[in-house]
Amino acid sequence: MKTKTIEKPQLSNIEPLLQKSNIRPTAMRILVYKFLLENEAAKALIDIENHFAKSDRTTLYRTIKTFEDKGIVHQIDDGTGTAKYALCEEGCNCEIETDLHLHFHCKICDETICLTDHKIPQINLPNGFSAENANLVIKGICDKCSC
Amino acid sequence: MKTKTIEKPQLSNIEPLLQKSNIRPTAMRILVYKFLLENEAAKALIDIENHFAKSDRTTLYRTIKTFEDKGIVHQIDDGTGTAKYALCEEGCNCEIETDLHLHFHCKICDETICLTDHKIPQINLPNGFSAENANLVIKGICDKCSC
DNA sequence: CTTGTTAATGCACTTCTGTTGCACTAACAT
DNA sequence: ATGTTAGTGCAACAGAAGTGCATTAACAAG
Repeated sequence: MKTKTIEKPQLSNIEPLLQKSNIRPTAMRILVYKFLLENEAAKALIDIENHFAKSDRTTLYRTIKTFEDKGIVHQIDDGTGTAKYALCEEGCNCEIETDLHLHFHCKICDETICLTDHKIPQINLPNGFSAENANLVIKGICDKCSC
Repeated sequence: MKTKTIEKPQLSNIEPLLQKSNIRPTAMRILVYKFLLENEAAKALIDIENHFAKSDRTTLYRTIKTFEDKGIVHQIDDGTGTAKYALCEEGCNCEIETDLHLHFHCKICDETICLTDHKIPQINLPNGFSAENANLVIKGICDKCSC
């Protein structure tokens, strides 16, 4: 399978990367960013809380909100009822709602991943309807669980 | 635009219709069914609660759950965070997860409707991924709000 | 028509996620 | 070094979803 090689930021580069997006690189923020970077799957707030058991729920909540506001993280609604978050790839335009990549939710491992290279196809709507944004979640079994 | 005429059940036919699906036609259930039938848009539990202010939340909650279990109502996750419910059309196979129609959420009137005639197009997934279900919500402005 | 069983209803309570107010503390520029 | 701004932690709240249990209604069998 031919997969596009995506240049992931190096762990050591997190600090300037945050600064580039006008986010003060506090210790907590660097750790949360690192956590998201190390995980392919999108994470829910509760996952981040569990990983940083010592930290306060609110801080993590606001950290993610900051990341989202500054456009380096996007929220995913995968139908499980709890919001997931994933780092935006380079050049992601999710903040202007035109980056219509789709998401895959595996019913075995219960993880949600971005299929960044797969865009949502054009949909013909009935007369009078105008689309501005779209959310497509495919559910099934992921590559890791299908052997 | 050429719209398919859908035969909606008559209000007077609700009782036998529920019985056909092995649902005891209690007064409450008939009213809830009628409410869903009279609304084009999918309704959240809170909408049903507000409409039947005299009734208990739990009863309405379990009524909808029953409808869902018996396959006459399907749940819609439109990204607003609260689940919406809509009657299944005749021949809807949502319970076996193959009825992949899409949903439209209007950001003006905040209503969600089923676009029953619009199916989700085939998506090519990466190797190793198998799809079983899909959920596509388009957000924008609906016909009623776009004048 | 009565009776017994099963299902539906209503109330109270709990859980989970998301969110805000406020005091305290750390970061950074001057 | 110091003052302002931003980040953190605690508590509390809000909304939706779900459960336990006692009461009541529905319905089939006698």
